[in-house]
Amino acid sequence: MVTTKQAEPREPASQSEARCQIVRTLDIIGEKWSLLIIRDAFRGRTRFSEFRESLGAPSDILSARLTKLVDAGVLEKRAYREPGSRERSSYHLTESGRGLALVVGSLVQWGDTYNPYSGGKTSVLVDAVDQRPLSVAFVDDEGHPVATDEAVFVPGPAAREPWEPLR
Amino acid sequence: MVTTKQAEPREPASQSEARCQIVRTLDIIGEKWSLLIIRDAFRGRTRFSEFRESLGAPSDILSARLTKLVDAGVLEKRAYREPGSRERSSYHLTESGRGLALVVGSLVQWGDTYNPYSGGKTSVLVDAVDQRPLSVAFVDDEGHPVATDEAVFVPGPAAREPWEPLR
DNA sequence: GCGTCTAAATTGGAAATTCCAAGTCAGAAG
DNA sequence: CTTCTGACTTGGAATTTCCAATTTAGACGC
Repeated sequence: MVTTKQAEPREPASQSEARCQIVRTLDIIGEKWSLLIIRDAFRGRTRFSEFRESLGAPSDILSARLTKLVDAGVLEKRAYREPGSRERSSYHLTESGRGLALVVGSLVQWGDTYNPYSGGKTSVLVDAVDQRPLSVAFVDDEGHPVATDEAVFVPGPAAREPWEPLR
Repeated sequence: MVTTKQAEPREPASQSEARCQIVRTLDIIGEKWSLLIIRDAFRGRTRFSEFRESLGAPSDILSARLTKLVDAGVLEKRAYREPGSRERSSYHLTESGRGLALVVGSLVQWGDTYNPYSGGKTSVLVDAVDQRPLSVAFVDDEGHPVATDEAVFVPGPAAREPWEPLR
């Protein structure tokens, strides 16, 4: 039970309305285990027990994270029934969740590039159709790749104070 | 004080040797505040006091994170001297740290796409040369963009067990 | 010397989060 | 009605984060 705070209207798990996109995003996927759950979801895992075994995360935390990701619209809860068993829940990436492929992909790519594991890669990104290797990159509005060091973050309309773009 | 462990040869802060690239990456940038420090670094902030004021993070945590990011090779510690002041430290993205632009960019893009803030974007990604807007995307080995839902993660050589690629 | 100033930490203790082991719940099978 | 099993809860310990107060180390004036 989640300690029913007295008073406190409490919307249905409202997301943070932080100005910064990164803060809002990390409020959803930034806690311990969340991104690993999502990684596992991209590997086709869907059940509580699969996540539990693969991650080794505490079951109460896993439960809380799955609920949070469902509330945030990243995962979707479905029912399944194994023959001879009662109905249970499974968790599937939503459209929004599949959108995190770029986040997961860039984390994987950074790890491969700057902190490679001597034994090789556990996970490789390929085209679903022809299996050719893919990478994550910046592209301009015409779909042409742009070198990483040519991209800069500049203040948008919601910025409270300007900053000097790096480089 | 950081409890000087007796003995313990101590390599230069050995990273986790986890098989999974995401685990290795999150071991470096997955703790609270780390990615926001890096975001700020991309906004040109370099000093302890700048990070402190901009983030509102506790100073002990900020100190610990900066040290960890320096040890991990993401940030680099430099000395600067304000006229009439003693020498102090500033923190700058290394090559490895600048490589995190894709991670930060994909987090920003996901926030914009799936959890937009009513007031607009705080941060926009543009080409440093001609200021045209950029996005983060999957590209094949010839530099052609590939639709997000066409990318899948498949087991690499270091995978301990195979999995069904999603979709 | 001595006291003051300031940015960058460090420290002690409270609060929140995570971990772990054990327990509950709900249907299915016997 | 007893057992089994996957999906959670629960209580309490361990760890991490938070907060306020303090320390540190040079620069400055005296």
